[in-house]
Amino acid sequence: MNNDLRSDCPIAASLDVIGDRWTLVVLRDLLLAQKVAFSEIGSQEGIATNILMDRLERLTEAAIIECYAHPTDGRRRIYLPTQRGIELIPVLVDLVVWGTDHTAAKGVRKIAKAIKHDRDGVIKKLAAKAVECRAANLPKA
Amino acid sequence: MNNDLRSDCPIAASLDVIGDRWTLVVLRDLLLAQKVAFSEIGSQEGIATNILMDRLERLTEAAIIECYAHPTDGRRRIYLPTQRGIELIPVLVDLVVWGTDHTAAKGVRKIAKAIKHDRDGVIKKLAAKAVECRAANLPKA
DNA sequence: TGTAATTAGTTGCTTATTGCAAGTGGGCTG
DNA sequence: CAGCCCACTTGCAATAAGCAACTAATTACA
Repeated sequence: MNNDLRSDCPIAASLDVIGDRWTLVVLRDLLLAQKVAFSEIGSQEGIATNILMDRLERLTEAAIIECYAHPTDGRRRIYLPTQRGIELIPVLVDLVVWGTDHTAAKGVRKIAKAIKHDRDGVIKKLAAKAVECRAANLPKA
Repeated sequence: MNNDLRSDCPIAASLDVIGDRWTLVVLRDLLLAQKVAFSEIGSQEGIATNILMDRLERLTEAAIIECYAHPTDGRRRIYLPTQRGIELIPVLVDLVVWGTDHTAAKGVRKIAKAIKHDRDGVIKKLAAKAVECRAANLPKA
């Protein structure tokens, strides 16, 4: 882990890793939508492939995700979140609520409502799903 | 509220407002550290004044903060979070926890621990403090 | 009252990042 | 084996970040 921080503040340090317009969109697809393929990630927003590549590399370097070869199709690669990535689910969940309340994007209003009603339960469920997805796609050792 | 969104996803829409390396650092100072003056905000990380100015303008435009004249010192201005800004406290709080656990920044380890122990209580307390700070600094109508 | 110090904000310039579009190359598929 | 897929790569123009010096208004103090 590098030690050239802007300050000793964990918020600033976190933003050095995930603080941009795309990283959390990528993680949303990996963590909440169980997308694993390059071509699926960020496709909803039309992310440029070079930006996507850059973010996947940075996230891999930060041990937030990992990259594997597809078991049968040699063209494909599989991107999976690590435990460190899974622990970012709370941040994503909060952004769903804030974004639903304070921006024009209302795409998952029901989910926002569910989060408000039982945040811990929703996070637990999402984390379990992410762990399961990871296990299902991880190449057998 | 503008309607040219990247997608209907509230996460993506939120990131269009607060998704960069500096915005949440600015909000951290306004929301959690009760800083109100231009020269205090982001000073810990040495933010450039033009970047700070830009972020304060964007946040004001997004109605996340408001800008007032200082009651006695004509040189100063006061920046205060709105309710919309206060509702971002949960995001900051989650970043404190994640950043403390997964980056080299350990500046507020005790607070991270307190959040893990009683997240809702900590958020409630911080929000109350922010509301109080706002009321104390708001020019009397 | 005049001079220096504060505070907020601006400008000019350089470097880094983003976004778009087109291209490459290994690997499947019919 | 021809063509398509999928994951990348490259080149280039536009945008944003970062640095440092500068302005303008106000205040504090000798």
